[in-house]
Amino acid sequence: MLRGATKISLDAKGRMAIPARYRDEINERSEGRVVCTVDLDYCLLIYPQPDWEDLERRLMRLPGTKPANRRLQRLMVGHASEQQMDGHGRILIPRELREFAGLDKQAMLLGQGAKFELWDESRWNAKVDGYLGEDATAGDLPEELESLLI
Amino acid sequence: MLRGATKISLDAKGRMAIPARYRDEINERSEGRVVCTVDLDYCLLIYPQPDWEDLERRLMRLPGTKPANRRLQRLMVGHASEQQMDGHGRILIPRELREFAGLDKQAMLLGQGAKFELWDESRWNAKVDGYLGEDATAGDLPEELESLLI
DNA sequence: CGCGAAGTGGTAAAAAGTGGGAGAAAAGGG
DNA sequence: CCCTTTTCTCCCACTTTTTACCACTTCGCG
Repeated sequence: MLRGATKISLDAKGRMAIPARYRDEINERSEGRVVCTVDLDYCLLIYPQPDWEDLERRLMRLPGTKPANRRLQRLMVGHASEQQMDGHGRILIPRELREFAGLDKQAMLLGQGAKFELWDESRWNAKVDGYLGEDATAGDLPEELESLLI
Repeated sequence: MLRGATKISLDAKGRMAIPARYRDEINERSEGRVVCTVDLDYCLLIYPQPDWEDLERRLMRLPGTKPANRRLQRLMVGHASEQQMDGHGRILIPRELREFAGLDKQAMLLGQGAKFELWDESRWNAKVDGYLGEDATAGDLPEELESLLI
């Protein structure tokens, strides 16, 4: 289970070092292979390769005649890029994906269960500000959430 | 399984280099032969030759009496053009198809399972903006999609 | 304070992408 | 029917990008 936030930097070639504490898990799960693609919120998603394969299979089985399905197929499968960690635990984020997510040097990597999210740092900060600016007090949460916050 | 986005350019003769990472797969599948045709949203589709043959056979079996069938038969089969990769992994996009898709120099190639989609770059960017401008939060997705995004 | 691990940046060789040219085939006009 | 002009195709050469490898710095822990 991937969790936690790490501030990381991309080098001039667009490489990103996976924080060391995740590497063993990724190596076990997929021998260092991950798949990077886009999310609907202008960030990137990074999946261990088998988890991605599974999601992709289910995505491409959906009928492409429905616009909502096509949108996801084009965005997610259309941007998916397989990468292999190098000897130093780094992966390359392809130029097309860096441009999509507005990634420059400073980024934030979030563990999210089966996957990571990778955000441009300033976009992430803006997102957090937005989240906290909303009426975020527990009293306004839907009941299903409230009952779950113990 | 074809996946991923690549920014590519067409040269003055209308040739396009298939990104190297796909070439082995195409050579294995069809000895470098692909079929290029049109899609209903103003982009081009590129199939490994056997996959196209299969699709074409099924398309032409549909009764041509129904207008919806005839439309697809005329557009897709009517524009299909077989091409062979040259020694440098390039294929020629015929003038008629370039004009159909508004292709000039800069283009975007998307892997989409069994096929590629080839977009004029600015049309693709506009499409992405449209896709992300829609109510793109996960909460608004159809349930069948939501359950699949892990 | 020293050692090891992790992060960062650079270099060089190889591969991929790009452009151009010559010859062949096709089209069009006299 | 033949000659001219254009288009197409195949091949070669150059430039750029990619990728694998190496070296140095920084950080954390003992």
